[in-house]
Amino acid sequence: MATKRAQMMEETRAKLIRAARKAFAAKGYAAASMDELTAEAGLTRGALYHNFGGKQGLLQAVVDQIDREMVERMLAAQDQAANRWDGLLEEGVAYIEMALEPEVQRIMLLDGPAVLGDPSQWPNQNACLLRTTQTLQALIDEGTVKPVDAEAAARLINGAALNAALWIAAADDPRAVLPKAVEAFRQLAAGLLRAER
Amino acid sequence: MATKRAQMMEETRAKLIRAARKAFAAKGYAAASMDELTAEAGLTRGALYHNFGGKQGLLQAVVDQIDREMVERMLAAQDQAANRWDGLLEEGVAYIEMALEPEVQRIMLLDGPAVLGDPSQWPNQNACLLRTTQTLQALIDEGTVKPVDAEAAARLINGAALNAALWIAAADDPRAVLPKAVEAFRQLAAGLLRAER
DNA sequence: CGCATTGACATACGATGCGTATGTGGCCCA
DNA sequence: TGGGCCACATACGCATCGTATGTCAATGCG
Repeated sequence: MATKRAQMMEETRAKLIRAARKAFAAKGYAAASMDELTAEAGLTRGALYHNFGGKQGLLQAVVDQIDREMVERMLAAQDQAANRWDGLLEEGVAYIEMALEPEVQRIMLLDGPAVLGDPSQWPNQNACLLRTTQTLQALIDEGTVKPVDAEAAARLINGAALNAALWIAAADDPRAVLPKAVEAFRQLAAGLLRAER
Repeated sequence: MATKRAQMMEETRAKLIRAARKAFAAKGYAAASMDELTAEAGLTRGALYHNFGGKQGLLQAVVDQIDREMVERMLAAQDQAANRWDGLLEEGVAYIEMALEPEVQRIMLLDGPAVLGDPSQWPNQNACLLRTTQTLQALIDEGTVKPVDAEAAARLINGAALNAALWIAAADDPRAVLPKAVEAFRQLAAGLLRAER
């Protein structure tokens, strides 16, 4: 079994990450105070610097955690699609829907890139994007999709979905624009298909 | 003629904006010191707070200025295209190329949204995006493009181009991936066309 | 089983940087 | 030409981050 100290350590990290997700999502990275954040978790800044090295390190940990959750949900969305192409579309739609959550939007789409730099450079290697790339490559191999560069296409698809989500989230009536965005997304993605269907 | 004081005022604003563009692009918004910034312009923070209200106000002014320049270049790109559809593509390509400049990338794509919020909410009303929407609407009206929501499509297109640019800029060899991104962009955009060409 | 050591976290300190309140010198108009 | 006003400089307080130091409990060894 894991030693008692290691258990406490993990619990501490979890508490900090939990508080950080809430604070970063609510106030944004810059405006979030480390003192308040750690106090909320029943700790002090000492624990923070010991476990994560600093404010950026904590953000990094939060980003990694959310990224893992996003991949999980994208996998689930893809699994319940009839074929691989629909799976790709469902991935995109799932991505759009996830980006509606303030936590994802603020942390992953706004502050994350601004503080940590381009997502593709993140240590976690942007698992989310990697998944889309792999799916696309498979579609190209099986002849469903035109022979374009898989990574390039994946990035464009992701970018399109991302902006769709940002748009929806900022709209007066998100529920109203969501179908419009999804429809436009499907049309756009169809451009990658090899032949008319 | 404009009074002398007004002239000096404009000159001061211009000097501050110039210094801000350099500092924000080089260090990022958060790391840019207002003291250094204003000193670089031969002024102090007093001038800053008088003219722009604060750090955010200065960023806003910088963003507006760059946004105007981007629209100008997109117009130029569109004008030298054979038809309206190619004009749209050229706009996209121009957008991608502009996003390769560190200034645009850092200020407009990373720090801008993070600090000022979603671009579509900016006072300047995101002239850049507005242009694409208008072009798309015209293409829909003339029957070239499928009858999708113009704004939705414009946002997706822009988002795709944006991410393409971010990818290119972060790549080890930007010159090598640029053509791949442009090609994928063209393929993707083709999904909006009404019929096969 | 008890003590020295390690390490997780708290506390204390210094530095930096933003925003605001107050001061001042030069331009405009009577 | 002199007083008011305005653009900008100076001075201050406050918040926050990072680091250096302290402390107490868990661990492992004799």
